Amino acid sequence: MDETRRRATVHDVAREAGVSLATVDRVLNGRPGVRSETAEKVAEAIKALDFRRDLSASLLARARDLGVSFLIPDNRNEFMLRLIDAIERRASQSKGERLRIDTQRVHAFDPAALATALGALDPKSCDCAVVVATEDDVVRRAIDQAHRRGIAVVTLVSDLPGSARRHFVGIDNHAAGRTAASLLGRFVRPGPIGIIAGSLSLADHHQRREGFEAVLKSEFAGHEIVGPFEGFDDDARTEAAAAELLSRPLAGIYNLGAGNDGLIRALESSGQAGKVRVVAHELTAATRKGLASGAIDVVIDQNPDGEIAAALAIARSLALGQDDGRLLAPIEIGLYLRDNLPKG
Amino acid sequence: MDETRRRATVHDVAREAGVSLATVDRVLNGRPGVRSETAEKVAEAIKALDFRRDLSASLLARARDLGVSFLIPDNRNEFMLRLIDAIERRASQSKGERLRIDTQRVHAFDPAALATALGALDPKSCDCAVVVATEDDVVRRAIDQAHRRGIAVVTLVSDLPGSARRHFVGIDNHAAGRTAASLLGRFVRPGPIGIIAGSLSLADHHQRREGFEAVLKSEFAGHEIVGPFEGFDDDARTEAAAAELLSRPLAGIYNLGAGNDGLIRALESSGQAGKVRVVAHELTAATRKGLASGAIDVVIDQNPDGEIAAALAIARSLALGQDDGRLLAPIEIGLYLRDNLPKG
DNA sequence: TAGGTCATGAGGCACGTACCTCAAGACGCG
DNA sequence: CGCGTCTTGAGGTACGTGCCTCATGACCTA
Repeated sequence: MDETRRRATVHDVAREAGVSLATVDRVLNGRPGVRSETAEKVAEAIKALDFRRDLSASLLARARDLGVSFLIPDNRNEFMLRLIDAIERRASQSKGERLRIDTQRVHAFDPAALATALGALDPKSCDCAVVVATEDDVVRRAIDQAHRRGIAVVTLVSDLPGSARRHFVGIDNHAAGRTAASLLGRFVRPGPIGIIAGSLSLADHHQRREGFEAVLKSEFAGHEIVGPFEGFDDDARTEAAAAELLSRPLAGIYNLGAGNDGLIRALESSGQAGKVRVVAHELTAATRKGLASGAIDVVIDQNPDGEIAAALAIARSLALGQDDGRLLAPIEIGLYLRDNLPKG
Repeated sequence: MDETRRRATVHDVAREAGVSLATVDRVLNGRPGVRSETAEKVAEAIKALDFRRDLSASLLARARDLGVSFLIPDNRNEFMLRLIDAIERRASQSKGERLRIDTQRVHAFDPAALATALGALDPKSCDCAVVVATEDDVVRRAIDQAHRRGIAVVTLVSDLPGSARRHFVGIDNHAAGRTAASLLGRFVRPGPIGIIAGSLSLADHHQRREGFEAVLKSEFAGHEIVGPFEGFDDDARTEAAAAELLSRPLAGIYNLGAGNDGLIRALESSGQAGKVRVVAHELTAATRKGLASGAIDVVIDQNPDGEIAAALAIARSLALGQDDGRLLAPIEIGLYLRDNLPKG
């Protein structure tokens, strides 16, 4: 109740540590020219006073805004477009928050291109890079080097463990697959269920499939899995895969990749729309249409807006040297039926 | 690309409007002593330059932090406890963000108590009040008066249209009910489905029931609705209601209120746990237990953390005189199965 | 005309941090 | 000894806004 004690400032820290303001500043901002012994004293004073740098003052004082660069794959994936949208919404919203957001499209599935883009970032203007990582050692090394140059790196959507990335922002794809199985298992009576993936060499798709098969086998025995077929996140090829599946009796379909326009076409032209239970991924124009018509029953979504917001919050923390990622709520898996669609 | 033009400041506005800094300040902060004609000039300059007050500087300059008071009902409802938790988490997290969060418990279902609490808020230390509103004209008037005294009011969880509340933060309860029906309709073959409500006189419970019945009747004909029974958000009474329902053949249950511990007990003692499909509300210890054991299939959640975050974001906007609620993402309805439970 | 109120301008201090310069002292080394 | 390098201190300005005081007119009214 009696919150009379004001928050500690750098002045208090200097006094407590018995050093000058300049030295505290050097420690706080990682500038050179401080003996480790002295730095230790400052660190102790900071802990003793529970000092936390004032965000408002800090952002005000730094001449330039906080620079965050997003490196997003340039394929025409519906989901990537939603990510870009989310970034732009936040960018326009954050004019007053001393954030300078910068988006670059990088050639998709091209580790060398991503590494080059990372290397081209200038630490003078970029405090934090948010990247959709590709599994490759070239990328891993580029992240490590960016980190050494003073650019904090955060992975988005797909992670890259073993690199110097400071955080990962994204959903648990294994859980997403389990959830799909849990729903389809309850929706349909025992029978064949088809799986369509984008590409089985993508880490997230692989994880979804694993989770799906694990739950279906352990909890809904009697359901037979057909596939997975690969649709390569492409409408035409997904349509072909779905048509192939639908040529035989089928109780349900789980499309864990993109290409949902094709899936819906296959469902409609086979006359099975609304009869076969369907779970798909990502809220897009295509899946919204499918939900509305009844062709798709449930959409599993990873909430790009939430991911971007989380990435920016982390970027801010990292730039100010307070790595408090644990405080951040994890990205939750969104489930949408026709009845709880957000207006977006 | 060439973002060379820096953001406009109050100085720029003053120059553009041909007035002094002091006058711009008077307009911006609603201080008296400005002819409406002059205020108009300033407003035009603000629009012409797309000026937005710098949040960091603004928070820094005001001696006191932004004061937000939460007025939360004091009943032992699981959900209210989660709300309190969420507020406290945010409060400790926001030490560095110039926020002073203050929570008061108000006697539940007591309009007079809520009105008194609103009247007792001091505009000197409280910029924004966030209240779980009770439907009553006494409350409506108290909100209007708080607004006149310079305290912005935001309603949380349950709204109060017709009052001077600036925003409502919460989910669409009608959609929540529709979603429950959409799930249960797919889960079970046509048969009797029981409804348990907290109290039918609560606006949100009423809306959930309406949405549920509408969808079940229009899309899943053949399902018969039994009830609603009232459980008064109480474990014992909910258990009794559920036991009564389970004494006859039943395909599913929708509990749109609290008291889920009682519901689970009734399911278990009747031997129907895992056989009857169950949809309940709010992620709590009770519903998590039910999900884990299989007694509950799906939990519909309104995400208290998200609601608190949204309320605070709105409070900040309102306090700075920029009512940009449209930029805010709506509170989404969360759906949880055993398989996509957040760690929380 | 004197006294009053009102609208506006001018200027300054404060908030807490970032970042800069200059100087002083410590220490090592040839 | 004199030189260079490293560490530290002292002090300043700047960021953009909030809030305060004081002065200067303009205008109204008795």
